[in-house]
Amino acid sequence: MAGRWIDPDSATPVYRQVANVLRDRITRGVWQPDRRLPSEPDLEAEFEISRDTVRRALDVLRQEGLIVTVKGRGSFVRPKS
Amino acid sequence: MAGRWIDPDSATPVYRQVANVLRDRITRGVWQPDRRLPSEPDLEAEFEISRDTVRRALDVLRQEGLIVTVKGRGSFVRPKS
DNA sequence: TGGGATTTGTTCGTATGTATC
DNA sequence: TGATACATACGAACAAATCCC
Repeated sequence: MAGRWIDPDSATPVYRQVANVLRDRITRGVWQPDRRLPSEPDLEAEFEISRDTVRRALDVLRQEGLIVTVKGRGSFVRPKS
Repeated sequence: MAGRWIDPDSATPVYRQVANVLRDRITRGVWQPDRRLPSEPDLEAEFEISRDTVRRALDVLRQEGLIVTVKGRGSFVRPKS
């Protein structure tokens, strides 16, 4: 298993599926601007995936400009600014 | 493309071509003993190849005793000892 | 002030699946 | 068939920034 939303057998890579779920939470406002995302270990636990895959998913959102990440602090929903 | 030195259409496999380039840097002293090589991601970027191919190239040099690799640290030009 | 815990960053190790030649 | 090459995924070790008591 890999969490409620993930299908490991899908043609869509797991990291993209995870990115989709997280993106949804941001665009729907579940996670407001400036809010800290769950830590990488927390996301590993929630989706039952490895850190590698978590980080790939976060990479996608970072590329899209939806989040910003700070070493030692965490990832945050990008403020409107 | 696959970097300045690599010809993907050559009869010589890409990983061997890369190994040749790296070996040259070592034997010519561009990279001195004990010096850390560029990381695998860096080599992926430089030669525009996958990690798999980078690692095959490094395998060749390791077999030849030209480098040693340490988990979590990197690969190093083998010291004279 | 110090030190441990938390968190992200970097790096190599291993395995699997797909595609191509 | 086997060798090559890429992408994905999980593990593990080490490093650095931050946080907290």
